[in-house]
Amino acid sequence: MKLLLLEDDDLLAESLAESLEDNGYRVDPATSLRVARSVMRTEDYALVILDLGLPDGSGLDLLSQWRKAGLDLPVLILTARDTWEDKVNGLEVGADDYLTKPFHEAELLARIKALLRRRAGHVSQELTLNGVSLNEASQSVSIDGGPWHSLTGTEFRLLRFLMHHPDRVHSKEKLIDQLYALEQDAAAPNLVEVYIGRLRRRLGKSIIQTRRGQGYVFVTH
Amino acid sequence: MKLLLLEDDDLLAESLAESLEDNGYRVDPATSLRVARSVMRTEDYALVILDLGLPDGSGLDLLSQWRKAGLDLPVLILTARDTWEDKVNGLEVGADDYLTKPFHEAELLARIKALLRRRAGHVSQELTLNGVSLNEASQSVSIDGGPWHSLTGTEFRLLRFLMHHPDRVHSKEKLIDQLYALEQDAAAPNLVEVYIGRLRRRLGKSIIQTRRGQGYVFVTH
DNA sequence: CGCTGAGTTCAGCCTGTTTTCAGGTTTGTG
DNA sequence: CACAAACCTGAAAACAGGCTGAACTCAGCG
Repeated sequence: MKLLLLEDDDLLAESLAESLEDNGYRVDPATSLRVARSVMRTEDYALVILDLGLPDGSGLDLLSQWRKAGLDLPVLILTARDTWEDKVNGLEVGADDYLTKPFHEAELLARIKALLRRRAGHVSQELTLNGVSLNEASQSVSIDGGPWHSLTGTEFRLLRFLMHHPDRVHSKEKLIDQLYALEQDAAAPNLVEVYIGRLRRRLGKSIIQTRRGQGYVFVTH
Repeated sequence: MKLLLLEDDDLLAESLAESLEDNGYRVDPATSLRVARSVMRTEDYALVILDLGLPDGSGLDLLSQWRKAGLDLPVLILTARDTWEDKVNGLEVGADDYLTKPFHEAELLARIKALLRRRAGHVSQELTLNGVSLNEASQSVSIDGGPWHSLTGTEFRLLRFLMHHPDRVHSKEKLIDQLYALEQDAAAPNLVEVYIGRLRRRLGKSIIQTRRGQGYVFVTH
């Protein structure tokens, strides 16, 4: 179980890391948004502990970007500011829990445990809709119980998003946003057309419909 | 569904307008109180997004004038100042919601949706009237529980407007206005006839009635 | 270093939507 | 009833947007 600890106060970070590791978690420490962003791209964490007051920007922005990108791992916010506004903001942006400094390590541990437990109950590895089965772990699809076909990363993310929000029209811009939220320069909308085309080659033409001028829908009815 | 966006930062206004239009709203931008006042006299908006820091005065004054005049359409205030005082002031003067910059577009969209829903008294994304169900997310209709039929952008916007204001006669000019916001070259009134015709083909003849010389009504009884 | 596969861009073709238009039909009025 | 105004409608032009094959980059790998 790997956690990402985003905290720029070295002293606090070290002490927290130690106590977390004592409790059986592996901890990667990061001290800036920049590092956090880059490390999140390659590593696979079970939970993020996020300090709001970071040298290069607000942790809230980072969190909101992650949420937009469809990243749904638990985030626990840690902050010195305990005003009502911050709290509400953090939770609205998509934090799962909120702890204000100073706090007791035991409390932090308890909350982390609770978050991980809650999450475990929710995880489903396979999503089937309209005969299309999507497997998270292997990043592959199967049509009507047929053989599994593995997808490339982008194909998979696009299909996963569409399947998690079926029967809704999603504009190309929104989809690009979902696929690339964490990157700086936005990709061309045409990319979506290309990937939709590839998915259709796999799933058959009719499952993802085009709404000309509006976007795309994964239809179930 | 037409919104008035009162924001003098061109860059922000443009980006907001784009994302709002992506979400199916028509947006009229205005950059000063003067323009807003004049445009409000003639146009019919479902909601106003109001920036407080405008070149020719405070948006709060405008809002308070509107409220005094009995205007009760939803107003969402957008502002850089996030002091508690401003917030209270805005809400006391009669704003329905308050968002401080910087904010995330998704949050703005969510709040707009909530305000419009609250106003219309709708709880869900689906509006059913007289056997006609209109689904926002999939931009489609179903008649008497039958199969869903997707609409083109213009068909959808027209039907949505009629269904949100049923049992009222809407002139062709007004409908054109709703469909095309303030775009310079107004479309011919005949366009409305064409689209009404297409909708009738889908919904059946009798649901949208013609009031010769006056306009069209979506009738519920 | 070449091979491979993923990601991306692009141009040209293709298709659906919007808009216009002309001719037919309905409706209200004197 | 005759007439004009208003409306309806099918067809087609104009337009915008989507699709697709091909080419290019780039990273990882033998």
